[in-house]
Amino acid sequence: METIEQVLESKNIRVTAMRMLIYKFLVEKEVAVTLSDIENAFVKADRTTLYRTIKTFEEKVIVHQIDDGTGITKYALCEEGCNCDIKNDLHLHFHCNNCNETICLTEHKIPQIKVPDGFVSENVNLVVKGICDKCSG
Amino acid sequence: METIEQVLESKNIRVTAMRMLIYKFLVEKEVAVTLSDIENAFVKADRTTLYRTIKTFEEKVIVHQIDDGTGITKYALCEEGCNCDIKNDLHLHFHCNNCNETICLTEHKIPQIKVPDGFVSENVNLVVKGICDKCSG
DNA sequence: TAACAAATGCACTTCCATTGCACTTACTAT
DNA sequence: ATAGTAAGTGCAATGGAAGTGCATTTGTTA
Repeated sequence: METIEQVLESKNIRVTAMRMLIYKFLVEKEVAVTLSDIENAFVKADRTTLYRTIKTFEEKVIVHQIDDGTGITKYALCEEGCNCDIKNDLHLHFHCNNCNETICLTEHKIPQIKVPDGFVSENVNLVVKGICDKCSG
Repeated sequence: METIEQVLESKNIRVTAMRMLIYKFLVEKEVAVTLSDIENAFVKADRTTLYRTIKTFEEKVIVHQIDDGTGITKYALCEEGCNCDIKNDLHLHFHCNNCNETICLTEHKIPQIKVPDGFVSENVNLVVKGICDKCSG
């Protein structure tokens, strides 16, 4: 089991207290979070720091951005060996219309989508909306 | 060939000069447009009017909203007999990373997506990103 | 044509995303 | 160890898009 420090270092991210806390927060959360979620969890920290931290994590492919159609971008941890930036290796996301939470369905790969001649598909964003397991139970 | 008036009337939308112009604009554009696009095309009209007009069109299922991941909602005309509000009848959208335009691929239906047990799929947002036919040529 | 309903225009407000700059903290090379 | 540099953090402010309240105008109907 890697420590948080090791995770950050292996991705060439400088280790700071703030970054470790935010990483820990993301690990504990099982759903995608908004910047506001992080803000509420760390009221003592500045919004900008949180914003830039998440941007750094994004660049270094520790988290990926999710656009679930709520208009607010969310973030979630990448899986081990996640290739968020490589086409056709993206998983889909599920957005619950009831609890408003968004989760990664990492085991569900996106099917190949055919596009017309002349179009080149580079990547695919797929969000399924409905009722999640917790809300439908 | 229906006139614009007839189209609007058939959808129970009051015919006004502004609405006819905006409808005409949407017909002529072959890609999804943002509110700003409409704004730039009708500088003399007020933003609110354009905003509410498009909202009216949306309610009456003349246009549908597209979330292509740019963060700005776009709008495009619905096809004849479009069932934008009915699940599983949605077409997919293609967003060009080069020219930044988004088009409807109406003939391409979204494949059935399997979700885990306990999850209920209500609808699906699928955006393919890449290079469009104009830009790849 | 009077009366009512809907459409339009103006002025705000809110919310999220983003940036500039000053200050502080952490790494690096002597 | 320590000075110097690069990166991280905090504060303040900006910008863009979305949305709302209210007064005015336009259109429909009795």
